[in-house]
Parts: sequence; C-alpha cells; structure tokens
Amino acid sequence: MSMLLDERRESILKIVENKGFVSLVDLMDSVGASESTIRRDLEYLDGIGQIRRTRGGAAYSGESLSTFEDRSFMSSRQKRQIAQAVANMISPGEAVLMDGGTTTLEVARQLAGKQLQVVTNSLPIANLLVNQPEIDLMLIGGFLFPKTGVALGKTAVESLKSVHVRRLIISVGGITEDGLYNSNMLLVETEQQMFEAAEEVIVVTDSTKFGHSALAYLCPLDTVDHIVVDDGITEEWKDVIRKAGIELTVVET
Amino acid sequence: MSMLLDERRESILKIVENKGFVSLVDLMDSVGASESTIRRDLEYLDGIGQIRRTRGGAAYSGESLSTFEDRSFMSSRQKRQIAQAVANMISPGEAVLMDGGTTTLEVARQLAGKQLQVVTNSLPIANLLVNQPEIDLMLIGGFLFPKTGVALGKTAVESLKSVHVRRLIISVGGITEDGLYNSNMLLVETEQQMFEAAEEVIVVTDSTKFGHSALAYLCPLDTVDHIVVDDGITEEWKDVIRKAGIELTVVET
DNA sequence: ATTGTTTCTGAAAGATTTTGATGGTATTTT
DNA sequence: AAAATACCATCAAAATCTTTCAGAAACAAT
Repeated sequence: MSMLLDERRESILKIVENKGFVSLVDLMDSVGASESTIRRDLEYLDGIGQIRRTRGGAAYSGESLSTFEDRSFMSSRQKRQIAQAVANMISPGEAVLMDGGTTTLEVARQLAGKQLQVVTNSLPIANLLVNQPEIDLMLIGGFLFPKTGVALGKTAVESLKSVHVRRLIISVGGITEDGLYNSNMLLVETEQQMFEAAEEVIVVTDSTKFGHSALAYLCPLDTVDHIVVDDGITEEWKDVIRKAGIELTVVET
Repeated sequence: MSMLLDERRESILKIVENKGFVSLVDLMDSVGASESTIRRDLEYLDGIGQIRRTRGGAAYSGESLSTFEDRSFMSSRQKRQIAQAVANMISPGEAVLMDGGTTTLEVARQLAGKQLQVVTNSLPIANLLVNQPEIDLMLIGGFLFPKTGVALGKTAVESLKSVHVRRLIISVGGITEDGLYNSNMLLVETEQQMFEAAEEVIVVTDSTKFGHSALAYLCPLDTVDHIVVDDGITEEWKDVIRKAGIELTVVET
C-alpha cells in the first residue's frame, strides 16, 4: 500500500489541519511511512508555509479563509527570518500581545505550535491562531478597519487597560531619532495603550523604515526595549539604536 | 481490447478526476496499457493542464477540493432560506448585533452589500464582513473559543455593556416551553448580555431544535421578539410560540 | 494489395529521486 | 549528570523517471 508522494503529503496536511497538532510518531502510524520520510515531508510542508514544524511533530499554520493572506502570502524570506528570530525569543507559557501588520502576522505563523497566551487586536492573527490547541487566544475588540483587519478605537483601548503581558510585539511605519511613527492616528492611540500593558516592547521592522517618519507619532525611542531588523540597516542607525539603550537583533539574509 | 488513443486518455482523465490521486500502476491495470504509454498519456494531459503529474502517478488539478471551502459552503438550502428571510427584515443603516453559529453566519453572508453597522463576537462573521465597504464592523473581544471562533468571557460581557443596537440575531441549541437553551455556560452568559444591548431579539433556528433543551439555560421565551424557522415546525409549536407573544416567520422550503 | 511514411506502442538501459536505516549530535526530561 | 527523546547527515537500496530504439499499427498514395 505504497502511497504516492503528493498523496501522502496531502494526507499529512489534512491530518495536521484537522487536529491542529500531530506528533511525528502519530503521522508515521497514520500514513504508514518511515520516520525519515515523514520528517522530509514535514520539512517540505513547512518550507511552503502550510504547516509549522515543531519539536516532535507539526502544527497547522496554513492559510485560513481570510482575505488578508494574499498580501502576506508574499512574505519575503527576509520577513520570515525576522519573524523566526522574534519567535525564538518567546519562551513557552509566556503571555504575548501582538499588534497587527504583515510582519507580526508572520511572527504569529512562527509561533504556531508553541504553548502560549496570545492577546491580539488583529483579525488575521486571530484567524491563524484560533485553532491552535496549545494557544490561549484573547481577542481585543473594537472598530474593525477594513484594510488591515485590526480592531481600534475607544473599545480597543478600554479592553487593553485590563491586559497585562510579558511582551508586546509591534510593527512600525517609520523610525527616526525622535522615535517611532505609524500611519494612522487611531492605530497609534491603540498602540500607545499596548505599551502600558507590556513589560517589554519588541519592534519588528525592515531596514527601509529607518530615517522615515509617518503621519502619526507613536512614541520616543526609549519606550522600545528591543528591535529586530534585517541586515540592510546601516552602521549609523545601529549606533543610534544602541545609544538609545535598545537591544538590537540584526537578522542575516 | 485495444483502446483508441483518445478514448484511453479520456478514460484516464475520468479516473484521475474521480479519485483525485492515481498511481501509474493502477492506471496500467485499469486501462490495460504499458507503462510507457500511460506515462506519455499523463505527460500529454499534464501538458494541456487537465491533470497534474506527480511522482508515481497523477493528481487532479481542477477545482481544488481544498478542504476549507467545502465545509462552510455546506449550508443547506434550508439554512440559506432562513438566513435570507432574516436579512430581508434588516433595513439600511440599522445597527445589528450578531451572535456566532452557522445559521447566523449564513445571515451575515446575506447581509453583504447592505449598508449597516454590525457588531459581533464571531470571528467567522467578522472575516466575512470586514471587507464590505458598506458595513461598519465592530468586534467584541474576549477569549476566543477554538471550535466556534466566538469571543466569550468577562471581557466580552464588559464590552457588550457599552453597545446598543436595534436588533440582535441569535441562534439557539434548543427551545422548550420554558425558554431557550445553548450548549455552553460561557456562551449563554455572553448572550444574556447581548439581550441587554438590543431592542429586538430575533432567533434563527431550525425546526428540529423545538422540544429539546441543552446544557445551559439562556432565557425565557418572552425575551424573544421574533423567531425565524423552517416549515418543519409542528402546529403545536407554532401555537406555543404565538401564545408567548412572539412573532413567528416560517420559511417555505 | 503494396509500398513508404508517420505515429503510436512496448521494452530496456541508464539517470534521477525517493526511501528507510544507521549512527552520531542536539535538546529535553528525569 | 544521566537517560530519554528528537533531530540531522549520510548512504545504499528501491522506486520512478527519461531516453532511446525497434517493432506494430494507422494512414496515404500508388
């Protein structure tokens, strides 16, 4: 009863999708292939972003039926590597607050399978994590913005007031020596409340954002604890960041 | 039993379409041709895009039976007609509060395109409506439940306290003369707060729910203003509903 | 009917990919 | 620290694919 390669992978994907998480041994049983083969299949499926490989098995991270995936589907290798770096900082059992945005979405994807408490105002992130059995998911309500699918406004701010987490993961539209910027007043307002809720602030961004401001001022540099960025960042900016007392992680690409 | 070329290829195509995946050896058997011939046929069919060649055989490349769509599109004609009836009651510009559930999701689908304000604690409904330009969408936050994707708990209840809408559309797990039931304590708790937020309560359900209770008691009958149900409902139950002063809409199927 | 031409078929050899196993390394648990 | 578990790199065997070629079948023209 030798299965075709694609058939087997499809079958694995379905199982993972269905159960949320499956152990490698279980998969060996259910599809009747060797450990090596399953490993290779998981590696492949992880490579194309359909599942998230975890120690001992795999978790589902495929695209749910939301409208946002198209954009994030072209998650560049860069973005993915940044996301990977951030995900590696998160320890099991932690409580994490996640802002909207394509990079943070990618982080969420990399978090699949970990045991965590996640709080978010982002619909795409919620979609991604809602069926992860290991993840306790709390949604921040508010007015939903069509373009980005994040909940903002008075309700969101109010809800955030009763939230306390270890880490906040946030993305920005621009960074100058004066601080961080984002594109939308309402967004900034909500994000400012997020700062209050978190012990540590991690900013994910790509190197092109440095030196550019944007419509709405978010916060001064010293609000941030940690910045994760690709290796396109200049030496000058590295200096600025470090002088501001911010930990800097540069991801090699 | 020598087959004509086109006939054979047609036959292969049918088999592949039917099974989704077929191995080369299987095809050799069922078509009665040599390995080489089948190979060449597959190559051809792949060339014209009718199938996808895979190692060891072929896969159907037509409409992707991509697990997701099928599930949510599996709404019966009944459900859809109920949903249509409810959607027709909603006037432009109204504010509507929508509970989770497959029937209410179908209602949401029918609401698309209308100019409305929608408040919901259901992730699927939010997904559906978030990109409708005519619809102002407000999301109720809370702990997200994996199976159903609805936000519940203290946060949800608190958020609902500052909501006021014209109509609430809600689904139930069971209806008896004593009132309405649902399957989950937390769900019921949240739904009870929803009653407070709405001027008028519309219940959508199918006729099989009458006479059955469920785990958690939701409310007495007189909390409800309007019930929409399929025509499987018995005359006795019609009487009960009407005597309770509830408007009843029976959808013909 | 016969011949020549073209297309299709089946078989075999050699190249490529996939697979399962093994032993060593890293990580987690006890 | 030791034991248990999971991971990774490597390799030979197995399965599958491609290429090639000669014979068979179909076809057209004489």
